[in-house]
Amino acid sequence: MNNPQKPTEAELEILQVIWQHGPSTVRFVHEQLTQHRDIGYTTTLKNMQNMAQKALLTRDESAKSHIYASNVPQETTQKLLIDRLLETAFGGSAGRMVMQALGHRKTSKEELDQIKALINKLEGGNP
Amino acid sequence: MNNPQKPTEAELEILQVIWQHGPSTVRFVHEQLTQHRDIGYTTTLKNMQNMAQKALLTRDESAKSHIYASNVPQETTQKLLIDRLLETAFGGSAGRMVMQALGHRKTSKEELDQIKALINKLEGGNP
DNA sequence: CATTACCTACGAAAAAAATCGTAGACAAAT
DNA sequence: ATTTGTCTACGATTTTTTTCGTAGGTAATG
Repeated sequence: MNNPQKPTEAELEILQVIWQHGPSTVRFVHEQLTQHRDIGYTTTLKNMQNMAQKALLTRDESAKSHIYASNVPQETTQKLLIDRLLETAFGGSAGRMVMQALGHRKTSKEELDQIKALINKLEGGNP
Repeated sequence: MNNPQKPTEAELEILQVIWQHGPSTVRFVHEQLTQHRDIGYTTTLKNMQNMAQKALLTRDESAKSHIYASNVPQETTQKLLIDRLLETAFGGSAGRMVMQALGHRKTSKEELDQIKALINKLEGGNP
């Protein structure tokens, strides 16, 4: 029954803020968003209302300013998006995608080591 | 002057086919697409015409059936999309994205080894 | 108590993306 | 020669996504 809902780009921006800062008011989310681009307050409001509608967010109406919380796990959503990108742009090959992602970008040694460890685990223990 | 053009989802599907099979007719691309989902021929045609318009594709009109070729490098486009996903869903961390991509998915040992090799190179030679 | 400030609700418009129908051209098949 | 099949061109429609304007309410300010 868990129908995975695909968030749009604008919705993702909002989720991003909430994932990062926890349950938030429209005002707060909007202030974060307007640091990147220029949109009206009611736009953010409407989007978040829609997301509550779609059950991407829940909201607490007890206070005057409603407080919205994420209703979709960050991991699940990320996986969904990766899957989509994998299909549409990489023909399904996670390997090629990872190579691309790592290749042209600075990633910290810690993260690289973490990935290496993961790979070793995936390969069945033997480094 | 190289203005990176953002392909839509439908356009990506088409690019995917052309990247994989090389320059193609509308008919061929359409046949590939309809293996996944159900759309009309003129839809594919229109999309490819639009893409030629936007310079995502070039076309050779010398034959009756025009032949479309990609005008954007696969790598560049993939990078563009990864960057976007990285920003919108992973807060910019390539490492976390890669972990996600590898974690819940089967990837061949060959690819994993390739990635490990890349990481070693990135880390500066010493495994 | 009047004015200002800040909210939500809601509908509607604008913009972007995707889909399709119809028409005309041309060649192959009958 | 007529029919049939396959193209492209092009406009229009539909669907999805994003954006905003307006109205109504409640709290805070003076």
